[in-house]
Amino acid sequence: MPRYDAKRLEPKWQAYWEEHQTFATGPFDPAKEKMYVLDMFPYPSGAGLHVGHPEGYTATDIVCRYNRMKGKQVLHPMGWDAFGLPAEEYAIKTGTHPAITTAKNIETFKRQLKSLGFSYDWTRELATTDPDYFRWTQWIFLQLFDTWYDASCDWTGPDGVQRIGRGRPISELPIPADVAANGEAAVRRYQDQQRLAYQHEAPVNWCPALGTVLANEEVVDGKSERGGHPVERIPLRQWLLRITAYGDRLATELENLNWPESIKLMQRNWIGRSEGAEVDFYIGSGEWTGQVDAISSFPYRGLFGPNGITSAYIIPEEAPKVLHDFIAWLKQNARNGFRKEPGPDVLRIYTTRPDTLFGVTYMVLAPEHPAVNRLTTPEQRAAVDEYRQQASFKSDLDRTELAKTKSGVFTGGYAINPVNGKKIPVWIADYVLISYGTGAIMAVPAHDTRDFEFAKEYDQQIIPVVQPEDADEVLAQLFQNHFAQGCYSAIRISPSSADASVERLKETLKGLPEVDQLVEIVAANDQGTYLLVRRPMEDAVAGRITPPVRQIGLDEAFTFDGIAINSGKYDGLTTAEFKSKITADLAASGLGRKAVNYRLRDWLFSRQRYWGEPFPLWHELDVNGQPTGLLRVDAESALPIKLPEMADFKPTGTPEPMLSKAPESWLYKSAPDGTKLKRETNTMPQWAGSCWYYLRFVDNKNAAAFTDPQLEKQWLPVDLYVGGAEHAVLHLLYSRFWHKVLFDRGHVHTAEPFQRLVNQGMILGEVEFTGYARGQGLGVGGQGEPQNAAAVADWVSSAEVTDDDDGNAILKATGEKLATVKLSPDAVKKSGDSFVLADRPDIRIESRAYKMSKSRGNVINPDSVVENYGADSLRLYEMFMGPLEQVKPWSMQGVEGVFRFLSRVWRTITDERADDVRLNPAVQDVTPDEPQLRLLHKTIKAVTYDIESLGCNTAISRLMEFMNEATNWNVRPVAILKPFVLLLSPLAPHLAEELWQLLGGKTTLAYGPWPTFDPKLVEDSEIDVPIQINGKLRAKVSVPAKADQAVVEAAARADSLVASQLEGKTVVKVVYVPGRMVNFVVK
RNA sequence: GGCCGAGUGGCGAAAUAGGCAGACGCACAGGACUUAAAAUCCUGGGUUCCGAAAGGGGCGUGCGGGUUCAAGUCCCGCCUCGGCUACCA
Repeated sequence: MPRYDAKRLEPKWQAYWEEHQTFATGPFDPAKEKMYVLDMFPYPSGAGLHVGHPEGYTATDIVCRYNRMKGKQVLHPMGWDAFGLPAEEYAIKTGTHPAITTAKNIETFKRQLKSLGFSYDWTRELATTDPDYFRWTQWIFLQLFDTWYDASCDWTGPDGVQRIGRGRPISELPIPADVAANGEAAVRRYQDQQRLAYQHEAPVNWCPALGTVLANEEVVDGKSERGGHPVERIPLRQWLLRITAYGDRLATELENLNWPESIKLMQRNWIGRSEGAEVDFYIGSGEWTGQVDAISSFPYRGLFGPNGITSAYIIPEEAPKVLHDFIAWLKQNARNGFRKEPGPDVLRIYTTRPDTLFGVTYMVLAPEHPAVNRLTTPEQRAAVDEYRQQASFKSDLDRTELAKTKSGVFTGGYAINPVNGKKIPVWIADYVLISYGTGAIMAVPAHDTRDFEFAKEYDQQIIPVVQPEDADEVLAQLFQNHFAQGCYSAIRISPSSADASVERLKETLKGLPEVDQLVEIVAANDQGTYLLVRRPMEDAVAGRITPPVRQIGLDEAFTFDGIAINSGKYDGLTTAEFKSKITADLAASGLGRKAVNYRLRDWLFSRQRYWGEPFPLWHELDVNGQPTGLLRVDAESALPIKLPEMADFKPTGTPEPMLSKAPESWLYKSAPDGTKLKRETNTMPQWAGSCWYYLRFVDNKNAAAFTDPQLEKQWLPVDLYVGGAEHAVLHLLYSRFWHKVLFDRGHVHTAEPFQRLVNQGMILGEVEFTGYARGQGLGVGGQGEPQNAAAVADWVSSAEVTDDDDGNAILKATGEKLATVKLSPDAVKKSGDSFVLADRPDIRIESRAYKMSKSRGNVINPDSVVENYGADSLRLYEMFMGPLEQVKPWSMQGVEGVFRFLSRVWRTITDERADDVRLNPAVQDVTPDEPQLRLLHKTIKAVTYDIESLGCNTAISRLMEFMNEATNWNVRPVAILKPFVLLLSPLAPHLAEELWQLLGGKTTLAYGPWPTFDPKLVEDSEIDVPIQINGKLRAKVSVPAKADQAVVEAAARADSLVASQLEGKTVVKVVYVPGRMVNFVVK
């Protein structure tokens, strides 16, 4: 009695496919359409495959099988991202070489993947740890090392797209004459600074527990992404990749990719391109800081006055020396333009809001900023030093935790605002980061949230310079009423401000230079409190009070665009106009320029671990064995540079790389010219190998090149790439970066590697139910109720009950245990947004699915699913759960459901009562009748559409609907069942192959052909048309499919119910959508 | 705090271009087969009201408005949940 036996079928067909090399990609055939379908290759962890892996893998497998049957040539490879920390951690614990652990894990993964029947071309398998593979990873690194980014290069790539900016060979880098004059070593040093792979001493994320430095992307909340160990910031010489050079192209070239918009957006945010301006604030030469206190204010007014940069408003004999210097500086800038590098006499800031320059009330430097020393006055020295000391010890975690209150210290020094000559105090604070922009900011508390918080904390002045465009009519009216009496401004304070804040604002206003004397409350309504302010007459004369109204929020900064106020001749401009105007003015006077900044940092590319690719680099040593800072590269022929054998895998415990413990023979050599060389001892991060693996799959055996150029042209780009969204900004950005470098250097022909990207959603554990017994009379001590957790347990028999910290009884049961504790749906009742026990409304039941995790014990092992139900059931279930992109909880009962469906398919086609596997007697070679044909063709149409759009869940329900019908047929025509089996085959390939064979198939069905449908058979001849009256469904009438409005309307009116509803009413209008519905609009 | 996404039966979900809400599956209930169980097959169901029943009416896609002959779908305003991000000037 052969029942559906997946355990028999599946190994049989897996062996068949392997033996016949069914899925090996043949030689490329230019006549056929190609399709490159890629899964994100897994890291082969010791835990083995997780049910999350087969989700994406099944989806791509279905796409591949479908397209093979459609006659396309499909490339569908699999490999292993095998370098990485866990294998090394294991080596530290047990002494087992990471290579051994890795090989073992790969074996497990491969066995598991094969047991699921994926149609990978295993001849293309690769692991990033193979010397044949990482040889080319090292080779690509050398390409990066050999490349500089020419930002002004205007060129057209092989894809026909014109671009500005290109990676070019370092040999083409122009050497400035003064560098060349200093000899060969100077030239080499200059080149080294320009390469895409370069060394840099910088504060890095050092993780003592892991014994390594981590990339920004690998640090989450001040802890390591892997393991959650604390991370400190220490300065260290590191290798960096200049990904920022490609920031623009990485952002703009996302445009034409068929990727989820959310991922594109995440990448754009990560790159974080912002446009703004750099502006120089004058801080003077040496004696400046000493003299500053003597200057209370400058008689200098307005740089951009009617005469341009002049001293028109300055009375030189009244000005101290520093003012003369400042004026000289202004004139010099006007002559020479904006300097490339800021000199020691200026503080260069970056801002996206140059329109708020008139609202600057203080400046902030990052604690590490080089100008801090110069600006610090003797009185402030101790405080500044202490603050800097603290900041340097702070890990990112500390900085995050302290983010709630801003901290900072006054340096004692001042700068001069170039637009209005105001004296601006300079502070240091760790909310300003040395690594972004220029490491210095101008603070505009009125219009920046962070500056606002800081200003509140340290009592800095707040000057509003932007007001909302839609100024209240109330305020406009107020101004109208009072303007005649003098020069007034009205100010609105948001209603949530406390009285104390209003008082404080009044005080602040009185302190402002542009407020004359009068400050009073003139009105208050639910929009806020209105203050009327009288301003100096000269402001009015100068036409400076153009807009009648302005708003100050004492509670918050106004960060939006609006209309300029308090900004001299710029008053009245919109934010956008202001920005472009002042940027141009600054540029013209040499005080600033347009600038672009990126949130993206250069990619920290070195790790101090063992299990990674060694760098193909050497450091030159001098006669004393000390590094000279000059580098040599390995010849291509010397690659791969393999890892040395090590006596032990213990980290050095210092930031010194593991490989510094390597044998001398590996570490040192002499160059042919006699120079002593020491190997670079860092290794590459795990991302390196995954950056280009899709290129190697195309030609994984090539010993002469990373991939054959011809094959690369034929197969790339990847047409469909499926993987988890967790790689949205790491792997996917790094990979695109490398690809673009290879593109610029002429090694690949497309600018982007992955044309279409789909993210699979996470699979959560089974839904868990938790009951909370609480409220009156329950919990501990209630009257006539369970007195404690044990009593509740007794009451709901066999539920697992614990007490939580608050003394509430918590009862827990998993989905399956639910029935045993009698929490059937009848026992549970909806109450508001949650559920309660039906007869005990005081016991709340909550259901929730959690991430699968070892600690929660809700991990589903795919092996056990295959063991109990078979691979086809696992595949089918994972696809049937819901849309691929969605997060969804696992359900073992759901697996059972699809297993039942497959069993039903088996029973419908085979004879379960026979002793051997044979066709069901109902399956006969007869001519199908019309309803059967119609059902088949509708199913073909629907399933084809669904698979094309990756909607496997609905494809499966179509097949189920088909089966529900087909099982009822007494005679089941072979001509109907064969196409059905083909439709099923991408989803459940093992069962389909077996049935195909039974139905007379001679070879595998893997190459189809995919069934096509007859449009005539898809359309019904007779259809039910819903009849609505005033948009409400009242009846359905059956009419011929092609019936015109008159016929359908007549049929509708003939319906007794419709007729009775229309009785005595006027039909105003009849809406008829052919074949879909009729709507009578009546009065 | 910022950005993105999602809210539809007891549950996973479907509804392809604004046109029959709840396909398909799970769970549940009733029945058939069986000594019994498992397996299998059949039947049922959003909710509520009227009715003995057949049948019929009302209400229903997070909440409140709007557009439309017609809204799960489009627009405006909220609420809740999830993801990403977090001093990026």
